[in-house]
Amino acid sequence: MIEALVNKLSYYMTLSSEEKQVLEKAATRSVQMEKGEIIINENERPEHVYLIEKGWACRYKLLENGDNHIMAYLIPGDLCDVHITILEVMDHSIRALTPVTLRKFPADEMRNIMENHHRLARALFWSTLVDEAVLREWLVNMGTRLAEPRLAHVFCEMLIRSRIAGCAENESFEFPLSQAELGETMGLTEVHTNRALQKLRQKGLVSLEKKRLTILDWERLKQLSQFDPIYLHYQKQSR
Amino acid sequence: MIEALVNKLSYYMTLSSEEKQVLEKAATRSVQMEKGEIIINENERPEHVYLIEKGWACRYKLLENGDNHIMAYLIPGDLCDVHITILEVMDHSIRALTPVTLRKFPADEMRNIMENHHRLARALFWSTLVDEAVLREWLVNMGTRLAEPRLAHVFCEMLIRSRIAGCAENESFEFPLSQAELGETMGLTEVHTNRALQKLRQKGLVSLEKKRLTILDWERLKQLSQFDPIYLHYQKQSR
DNA sequence: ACAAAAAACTAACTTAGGTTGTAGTGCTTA
DNA sequence: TAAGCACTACAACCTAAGTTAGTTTTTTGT
Repeated sequence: MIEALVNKLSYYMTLSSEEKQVLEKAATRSVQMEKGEIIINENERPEHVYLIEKGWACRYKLLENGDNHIMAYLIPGDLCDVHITILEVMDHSIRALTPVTLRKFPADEMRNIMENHHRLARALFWSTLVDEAVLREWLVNMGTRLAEPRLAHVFCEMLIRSRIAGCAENESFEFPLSQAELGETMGLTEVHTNRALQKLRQKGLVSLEKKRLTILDWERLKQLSQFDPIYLHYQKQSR
Repeated sequence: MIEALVNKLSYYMTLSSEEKQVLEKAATRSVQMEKGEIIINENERPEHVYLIEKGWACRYKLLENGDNHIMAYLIPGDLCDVHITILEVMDHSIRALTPVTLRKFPADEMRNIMENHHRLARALFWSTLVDEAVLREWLVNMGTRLAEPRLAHVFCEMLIRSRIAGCAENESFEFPLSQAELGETMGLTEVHTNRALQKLRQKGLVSLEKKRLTILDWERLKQLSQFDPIYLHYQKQSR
């Protein structure tokens, strides 16, 4: 099922059951990938748009000096590169952070949706614009916040996004990253990421154990990180 | 004239003179704006797509605590938000960094181009995907590089982009930012930005005076910053 | 051509974050 | 049931970047 995607898109528009069918039929069967496996590699030209059904993946760039930077998390309901056919090659890679279940939309199916299903096309487009907004917010997060509020901001965002995908229970959700991976996304070392996490724990703002994150004090966490969810654009449109 | 835009798009596809006409006619007359003026404000819903003809502008976010972060530079040939009609409100603002000449494309004209001029639509789409790739690269730049190579990377990128827009003469181009503004884009203070700039000068890599930047040693600058222009996707397509 | 205001530059000192190293705590898998 | 490995935790020390507070230079407006 493409449930997480439908969940997410429903924050933008309500899809008819016919539209859901179109999506369902356009995708291949589920494919499994293992933790650490590369889903799309830099310089490649992908033939499919991938949908994450289960698990987490990430966009990342590996630099010559060995530095590795994570630029985005992909969680259930997220799509990789809806508009792959426009650019010749990928300028970064995507890999599984956990075991992942994927479905693939062949480029032709995608083109068909874009041309013959305007509402769906619009909804998918919306999701890519939100991805871009998230990217901007991450840039601001790195550019303006110290380690502790920076980490807090990541936690706030991922709670909301997990909820939107239907993967959260109240204040609690799967957060399957190692501290090293967290550091790679925030431009911090593993050690300093740990220091920041300890502080958030000491203050009683979050609990993170066995890959499950619980937000213990949403208001204070939000305030500490100056989190403002506007950039996620998930308010149901008023039109 | 929409010259800088046509210049830029020509790196993706050669436009027919008819297609150039379509663009030319779709836009309003040139509008002037002063340095510091806000072109689009957060929370607004813009009615037009703006094209920068002359001068520099930036996307930025102003945080509650007064921090200000620049997330993108817009130079001649760059468009602001081709797909404005999809999202309800802007999650950031755009302002002029210098006196700027703009042209506006009304949303309806844009829609017309998207629906009836597929090649143009594709080319405009390409330009937004490149903008996104630049954003990702900036994230990596902030996350992985120290001040000096980080600044060097900004210089490398802007030389190439200025060339693509037709605004550079060999190794030299207009670079109208104050050091404070440069710092705001790299997540550094004015003071530290100055330190980094001094080093690049001492090493004989760049010269920056009277708002004009000259790259004195491209190879070393490129190497220092590990600049790899792939992400600008400007190689003429092989198809 | 001049004064006023920005912007650029410099230095001294503080702090956030990086580095290295070590120890402990689970998980696997054999 | 132990060996091995990935991850977490934490301490000591080091360095890049922030802060504050100046001075000098360049731009701008009249």
